[in-house]
Amino acid sequence: MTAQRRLLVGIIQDSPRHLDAAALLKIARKQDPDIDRATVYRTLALLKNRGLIDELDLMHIEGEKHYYEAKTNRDHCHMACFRCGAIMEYASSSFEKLKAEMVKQSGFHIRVVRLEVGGFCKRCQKGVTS
Amino acid sequence: MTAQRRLLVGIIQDSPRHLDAAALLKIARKQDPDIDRATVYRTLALLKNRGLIDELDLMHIEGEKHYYEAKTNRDHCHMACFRCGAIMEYASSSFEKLKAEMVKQSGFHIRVVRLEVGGFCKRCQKGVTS
DNA sequence: ATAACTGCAAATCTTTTGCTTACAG
DNA sequence: CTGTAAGCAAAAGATTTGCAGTTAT
Repeated sequence: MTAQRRLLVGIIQDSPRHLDAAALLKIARKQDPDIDRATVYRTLALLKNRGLIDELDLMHIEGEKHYYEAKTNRDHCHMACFRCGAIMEYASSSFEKLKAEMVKQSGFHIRVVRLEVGGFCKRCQKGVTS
Repeated sequence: MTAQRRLLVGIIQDSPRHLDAAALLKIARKQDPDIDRATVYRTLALLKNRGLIDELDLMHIEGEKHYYEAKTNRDHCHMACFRCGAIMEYASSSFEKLKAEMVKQSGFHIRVVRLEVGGFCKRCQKGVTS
């Protein structure tokens, strides 16, 4: 693994929020001003294929870009608030059960799971028509 | 609702497979050769906002485009095979339970749910290394 | 009239690719 | 050596937008 890739991985792991490619590039450039967009995208593709990161859309709340996060031991759902833009995560044994059931009933071999929810968070529900 | 919109809605409802904007446009043009790409996108946005259709990514198995399907009474998961490209749907009471649990525990008001799974279907698993 | 819808062309945004040079095993 | 990685610039693909003309209420 090259220094640039280590840098990118480190940034993704340390980030408290989900980063898109552009944000990741911007942060990376503080450490290595010469790093290129293409390197970021190539590294993201590589990490994704190796199963080290997950790719998210976050319900396209903010354009068509993708967001990334380091793979966690437990799959979790992302809930995106259409009003305030907050992203909440949710993991539960029910989710694990559902996955197990899917595998059992369909024989599908799961490699990646993405469960995303769009709606309104608790705080934003007041005054929301629908 | 205009004639063009009705046409587009009809195509989405009748399609056995998930259509992307380009495919939808192509089909629509058989009936109305003058319909424009922009109209398709504008209509899709409108239908999505009204909750009449769901937008899917199908794990980006085939590029970054989006796919659409008429909203069904029951939310379901899409499983996409990385090898053969097959898309399988999966609905179950466990999924409903999970959603109910999420609502209860987080107070989030769910408007849209998207559960997508990538991996290998039963038939494609033979000979797959990882 | 007034507001919503459409076609057209151009623009925008994100992501990918070809090519050449630089580096690592 | 030989393969992989990186920078750069250009391309590609999907979606959006401004504007002017059209249709519907």
